[in-house]
Amino acid sequence: MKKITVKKGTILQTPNSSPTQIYEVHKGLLRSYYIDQKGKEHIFMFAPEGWVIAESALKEQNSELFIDALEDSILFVQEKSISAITNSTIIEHNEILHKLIRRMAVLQKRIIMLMSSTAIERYQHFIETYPQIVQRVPQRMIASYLGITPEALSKVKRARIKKK
Amino acid sequence: MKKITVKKGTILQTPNSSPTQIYEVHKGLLRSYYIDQKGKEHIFMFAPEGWVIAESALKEQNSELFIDALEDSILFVQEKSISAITNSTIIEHNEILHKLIRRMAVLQKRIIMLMSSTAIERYQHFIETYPQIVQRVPQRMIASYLGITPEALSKVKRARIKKK
DNA sequence: CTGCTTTCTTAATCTAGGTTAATGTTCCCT
DNA sequence: AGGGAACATTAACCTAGATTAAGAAAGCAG
Repeated sequence: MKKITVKKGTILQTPNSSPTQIYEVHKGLLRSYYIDQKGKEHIFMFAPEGWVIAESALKEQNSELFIDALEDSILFVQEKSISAITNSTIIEHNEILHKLIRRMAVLQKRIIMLMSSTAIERYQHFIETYPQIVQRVPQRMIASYLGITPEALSKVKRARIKKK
Repeated sequence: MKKITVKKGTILQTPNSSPTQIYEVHKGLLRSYYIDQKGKEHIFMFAPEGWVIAESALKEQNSELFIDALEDSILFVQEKSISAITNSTIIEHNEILHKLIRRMAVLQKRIIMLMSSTAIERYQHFIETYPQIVQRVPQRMIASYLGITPEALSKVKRARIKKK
């Protein structure tokens, strides 16, 4: 588990590589994203200080996400290796399991929101849940995370302000 | 880990309960779903033979999903307990981790599809990925899983047939 | 077999959000 | 500091899918 420093814009993972690394953000901000057939970018997750980011795949499978740095960052890099897990204690195992289950709960919530909520509701939820991130990334990236266009996000924000 | 038999329609979990159980389907078909504020039902996942279904949450948190049986089913019920994990071997741990990571990969794919694909593409992907399920559940449930209305699914199917 | 309920399809209309394009704003970079 | 690029907003128009409504088909209990 080594510590590395990366400049804003550094790409840490590209699609079709073997996703062997797990990045823990000590300082800065990372994101993972997907580029679809039409060349459109969809942000899968943001990872600010204290978060862990990695492809949700075994290292034998191929990645489909990019991971890059949105700010100059300091990271702890960990290998996704079975042996690393084998060497750790039972308590550490349970910590890893807990983290995974918590991450799955986030993904579950995201799916539910994408299926049942409007853009306005998703934006509301996002700014309440991740206020630290809202300040640090361009609007178009928030739109991309919410699954809408930047133009639609502008509309949503205007509508929200009017209501107040 | 006990074996139980349930009739079609049996509800195994409701929202706001503590999600302490994990169900492994030996025979039959389960699903988990969510009911939104407007009373609309959204299917989160189907679990046919060999699959495991559970709320993606720690047992300390509250559930937000229903789990019920779509067919008469035989299930293995397992407690989500820390001690059960502690007693298992390292190899079993790694199996659990692998299963969780594989499940996360499925959730990741689902999010990407919800964000970047049209209803037609999602339907296409669904029937290719889960042909066994298509035969066994009503169309309206497939629509619910895809995040569209049954009417829209009818339209999609008609469009697809014409193209052939 | 028969009536009742659930499901499926079609069609007409509506709407959230996409697309395109133009204009203004902010951010870098040298 | 100044100029080019990335970002944000607005507006006009378009489209995928929602909504509503009604009829057809299929499932199932008695």
